[in-house]
Amino acid sequence: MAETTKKKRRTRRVRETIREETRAAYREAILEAAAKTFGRLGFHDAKMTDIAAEAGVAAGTLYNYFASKDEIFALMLERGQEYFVETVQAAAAAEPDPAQRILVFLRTVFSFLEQNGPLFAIYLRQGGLNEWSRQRLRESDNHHIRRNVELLKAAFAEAQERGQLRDDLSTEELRELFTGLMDAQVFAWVSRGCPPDLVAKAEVVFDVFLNGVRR
Amino acid sequence: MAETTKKKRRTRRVRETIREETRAAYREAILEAAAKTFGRLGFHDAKMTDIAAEAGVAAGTLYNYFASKDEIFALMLERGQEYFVETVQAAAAAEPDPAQRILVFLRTVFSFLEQNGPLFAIYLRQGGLNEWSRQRLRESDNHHIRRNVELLKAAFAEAQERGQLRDDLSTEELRELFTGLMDAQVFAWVSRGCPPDLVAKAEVVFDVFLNGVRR
Amino acid sequence: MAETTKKKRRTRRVRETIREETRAAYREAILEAAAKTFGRLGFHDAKMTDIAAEAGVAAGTLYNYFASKDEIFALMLERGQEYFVETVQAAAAAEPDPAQRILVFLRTVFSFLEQNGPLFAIYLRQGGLNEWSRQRLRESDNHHIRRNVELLKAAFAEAQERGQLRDDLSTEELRELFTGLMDAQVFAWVSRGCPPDLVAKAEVVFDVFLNGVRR
Amino acid sequence: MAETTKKKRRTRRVRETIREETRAAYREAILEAAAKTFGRLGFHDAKMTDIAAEAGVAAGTLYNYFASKDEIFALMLERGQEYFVETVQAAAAAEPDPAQRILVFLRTVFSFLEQNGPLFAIYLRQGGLNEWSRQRLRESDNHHIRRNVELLKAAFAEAQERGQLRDDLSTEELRELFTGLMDAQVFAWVSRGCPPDLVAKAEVVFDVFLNGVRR
DNA sequence: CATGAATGAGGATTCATTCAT
DNA sequence: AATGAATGAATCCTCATTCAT
Repeated sequence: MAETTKKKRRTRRVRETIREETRAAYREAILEAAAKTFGRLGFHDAKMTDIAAEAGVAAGTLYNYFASKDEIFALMLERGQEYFVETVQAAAAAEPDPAQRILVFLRTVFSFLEQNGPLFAIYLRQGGLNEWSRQRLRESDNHHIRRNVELLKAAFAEAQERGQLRDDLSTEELRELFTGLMDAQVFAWVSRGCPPDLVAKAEVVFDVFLNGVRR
Repeated sequence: MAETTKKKRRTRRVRETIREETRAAYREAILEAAAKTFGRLGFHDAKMTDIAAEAGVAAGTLYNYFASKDEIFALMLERGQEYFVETVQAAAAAEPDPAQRILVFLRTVFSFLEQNGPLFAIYLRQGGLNEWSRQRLRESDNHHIRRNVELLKAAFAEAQERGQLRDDLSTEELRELFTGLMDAQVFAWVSRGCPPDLVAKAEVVFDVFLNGVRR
Repeated sequence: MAETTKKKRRTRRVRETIREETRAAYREAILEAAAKTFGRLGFHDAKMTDIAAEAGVAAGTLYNYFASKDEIFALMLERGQEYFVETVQAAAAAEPDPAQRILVFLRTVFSFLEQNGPLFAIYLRQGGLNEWSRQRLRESDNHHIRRNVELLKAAFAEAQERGQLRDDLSTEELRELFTGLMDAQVFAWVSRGCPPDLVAKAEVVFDVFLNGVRR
Repeated sequence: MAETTKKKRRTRRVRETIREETRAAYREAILEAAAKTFGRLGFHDAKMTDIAAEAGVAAGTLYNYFASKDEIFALMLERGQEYFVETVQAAAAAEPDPAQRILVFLRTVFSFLEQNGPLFAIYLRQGGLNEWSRQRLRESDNHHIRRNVELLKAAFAEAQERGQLRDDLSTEELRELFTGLMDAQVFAWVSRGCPPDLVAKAEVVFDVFLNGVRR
């Protein structure tokens, strides 16, 4: 009897664990679908039905996992940013030479975008230019992106100390310039229809930037 | 009798001319209001009522001048781009030295934005990243912006000929790099809340760019 | 010119007055329709479409006059109560003899119900027995009904002073007893299908009550 | 072999009996939970999930015992009324003196309500005033309540024969008056928040009623 | 038979567009 | 031509019911 009870209990725990994992997988799948759909259509034109269809579930199911369209949007952004930042940090953070670190950063970003499609470009700029997007972003969303910002600024500071970069510009100013060069490539690439040539641009951007801001 | 008829006809023609002009003025005012409203709220969150209120008319009136919200959006973009491009061309096109022309271009763009507010930033990028915006833009919209693109490319080509710029990069690549640097400043400025310091950045961008791509 | 302007101004004011009145009439008509529909189907089963149909307008129109279904419900209750209380007060308040006042009260209530249909029975009891209804009622709603309560209690107190009623019961207790007798007739009448015989019951109720609580 | 088969058959029958009983117990528990939940929240705001939670089962389980929410509501009403009527009949039916019977009836009803909480007040009135509730009640639901009605009318008739009550009123009219007085106490008690003082009111109601309708 | 997630019909609400004044 | 209220299609969300495990 005790044996049986124990077994049952264990069984239940196992089942719950499985269910937990299934739930997590579902959430992931929905956020993935949301990313694709929002990326393709934007917030308003992406209907809950579209997201559900993309995820292969019924519209009502979305509400078993998330409270509202707004929540899905916010979490999808957060998730995407986290994944993006994680990938970039994993590749670049350990690089000892600051210039190399910047080059690796650039390559990783471009490679990531090439693989994950243009939809992730949305994470580069948090929501663009208008109040509309910002309303829908929670403050916390920025904190992932900020890690990339810090990585760059640290690299620039180090390079300045080593005398590799002009030091009449603040690290923030350098970052703005660098980001601009990088994003411009991304935007141009997106409007070319995302051909598989983005990574190849990394060298040029790196080259131009370093020339431009060399001491 | 014939006299009278002629007079009447002339009167009518005059009246029609006036009406034409009034109509044009109305259209302008509405597009102006639309620019402000779309710029502030984005396409979906800007309601027809908002635009009408901003223009000081009733919602129904908008439909006496335009067929739909989409048309207003498209024409407002076109109008804004035209104005923007006109301003920039007028300032920069006549400059004989290509480097100077680029610097003037940069200063004019920044000055224009500072004066017209962040809402015009929307014209820099034609609609951004997603289908959603592109759906709403007619092909023809690009043709204004293209004039600025051509101005830049011509300047770069000239500068290359004069040996002022490295020539292993195409003028299109140079333009992408340049636009990236410029846009990055704009985005950073917008997220700083559009303080009146954008024009001051023109020199730095110019400097970095020229260093970066010097032969 | 000044004449014309003045005329226009006056015209506008007149038009606005008319519009105000039209709006008020619409609001009335909608609340009237809401009363019928809610009375017939209850809060949840009365759909906005039903109310709109009853009022002879489209569903969307309701939202030009009221913010939500809940607001319509609340205001419809308030309006109904106000009308009901007003009618009763107008008839009974001036009656000098307390016993007569109670009789007139009773007759007026019954006559009102007979004319206005069973739907007004809802105002006798504010929402019934469960949290659900009470949630939807604003505190202020009670204040109309309270005027009727006060009228009754005053009459009972006066009758007690004159030695017409036993005085071992508080006026509140008397009111509860009286209201119970009255409501019971109403409920029975409603379940009989609202035949035109309610007013006739007034004498009996009055008689029984007075006998029951005679000193 | 025959022995074994018999045993098995018996075993199966026993098992089925147990299962039958288990099913019945489940049904009871669910109806009990439904009574609490409907009583607290009303039909629409009580969700199937709420009822299931109150019963300690999953939502799907409800459908192994009942066909729909409507059925649960109807059966819950019936069950509640049956229990209520049973209780009252058990206490009052045997009382020989009609006046005493009425007093005991009153005390039992009040005591029942005090113990079972306001949720049972719903059984006093079968669903209230609107189609909505009546739609959800099957005709048969009335038959329990009718037993109480009959008990009262019989008592009134007997009392009239004994010359204790005026006989210009039908027993139905007397019942309406009596029920009104009684219900009014209940409603007042419910709106006071169901304090434990209801039973104490029985004497007053009885007293007033008897005075009111004394021959 | 219990479970609880999936389903999708249904309803409140919004808002671009129409239209009577 | 201006107005602003009426319209109803479209959309988010709820929740009774179903069904695979």
